Amino acid sequence: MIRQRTPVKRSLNPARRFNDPALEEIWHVISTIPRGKATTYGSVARAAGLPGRARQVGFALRTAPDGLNLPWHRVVGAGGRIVFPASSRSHREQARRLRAEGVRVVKGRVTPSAMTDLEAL
DNA sequence: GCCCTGACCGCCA
DNA sequence: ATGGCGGCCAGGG
Repeated sequence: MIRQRTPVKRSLNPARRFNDPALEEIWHVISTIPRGKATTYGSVARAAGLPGRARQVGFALRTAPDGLNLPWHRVVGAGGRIVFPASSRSHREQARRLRAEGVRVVKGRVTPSAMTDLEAL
């Protein structure tokens, strides 16, 4: 079959990603989120010394090298909300992974008791 | 440099 | 509960 030109955006040069201290820090913080818990993008940003830059956390997650095996599913939106569209593959996958570690997910939201503030660790 | 687009957030109608 | 909006900041065209 004919391979069409991919419409997918080219991501950042991997080599450069590894050299960005902010991204490294964000990835590190995410790696410390305990099993069975979930936290927010904003919390990760603060813990990484980047208050107010929740969006950058999203970017960091999106561009993270697979080899890091980050617990990406433990990062959710404010109020425990899974940010992916409810019908999406990613949404189901995230909910599945969370439940697999005992986190209750109701209507796309992580139960408050499972939420944790990284700064309190 | 300008403009649009986000795995965001919080406020407010 | 829900949608809109401004604020936020980094990438990419």
